Amino acid sequence: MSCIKTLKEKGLKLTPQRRLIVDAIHDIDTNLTAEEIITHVQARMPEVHKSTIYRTLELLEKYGCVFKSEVGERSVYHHVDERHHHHHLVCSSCGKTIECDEDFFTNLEKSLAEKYGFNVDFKHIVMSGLCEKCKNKNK
Amino acid sequence: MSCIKTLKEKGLKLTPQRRLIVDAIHDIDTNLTAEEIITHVQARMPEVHKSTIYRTLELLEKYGCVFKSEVGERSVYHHVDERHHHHHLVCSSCGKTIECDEDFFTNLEKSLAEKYGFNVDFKHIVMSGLCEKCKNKNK
DNA sequence: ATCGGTATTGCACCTGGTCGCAATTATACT
DNA sequence: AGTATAATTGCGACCAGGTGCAATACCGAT
Ligand SMILES: [Mn+2]
Ligand SMILES: [Mn+2]
Ligand SMILES: [Zn+2]
Ligand SMILES: [Zn+2]
Repeated sequence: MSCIKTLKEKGLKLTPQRRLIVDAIHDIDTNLTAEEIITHVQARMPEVHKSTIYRTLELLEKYGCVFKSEVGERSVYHHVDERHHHHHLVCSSCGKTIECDEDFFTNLEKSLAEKYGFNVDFKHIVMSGLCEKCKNKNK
Repeated sequence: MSCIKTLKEKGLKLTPQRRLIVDAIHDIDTNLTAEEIITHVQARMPEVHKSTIYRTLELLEKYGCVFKSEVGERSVYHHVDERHHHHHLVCSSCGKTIECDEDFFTNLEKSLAEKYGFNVDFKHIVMSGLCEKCKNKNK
């Protein structure tokens, strides 16, 4: 429930719309599409406009309560306080999703920082490719 | 000009619209937004519809003539036969772009394949983060 | 409990991109 | 050159997501 606390601390108003959006992110499990959030919210308060929802999600991202990742065209939102940070491998053929530990990226991050002085911002990445089954299926 | 050859080989029709799109990808430099391509094409043939352009781009991507990367919301298209493959580091603060050798990713690819049996599809990635200057600027 | 100022909302409209469909056209065959 | 036909095009409607603005509501001060 730290989302609510964060909003308060930042001096932002606690509207019923915002409470519902925060609820959605807590209630439903991880990796929500914007559409799922909109459905959840409008089920209990139908007049809430999608623009309100997108704006709130943007806010929550800005204050570190939520990650936003692009999966293909769509966006996926992801509540932040989880057991541990992770990324996702999504099979472009069958859609299967594998959780991938973020440790795999620490080397890469380090070498990009060394070579280019660049600090990459790897937060909850979604990578596409082929899972084991699909890889073998196609000969 | 291998794009044209590829289209022919695949038994696809060589329409004037398609020629113009291929021209755009060759004429203007690398990393084109869809908008730039549309402008280029419609400057010489105004009636070409955006849907035609998106469909052709999709085709060219499918047959390996062009890479498509997502930069934030927008898509960027990238002609394939370059000196060498690369990725990009884009500074989220000043917009600077650094070309990054794809070798940095081979370890990661290998370990993801070993651990998860998953073949990631890393083609011309665009990663955001902070460049050296901007990193230091913010204290 | 009321009040005022500011943050937030809903709305209407916009943009990039996708899709189904009927009209058009590139190509292969005669 | 003329024709058949499957591929391609332009169009319009549509989708996710974002924005400016006037109306509203939260919240702290009285
Ligand atoms: Mn996740
Ligand atoms: Mn490039
Ligand atoms: Zn799969
Ligand atoms: Zn920078």
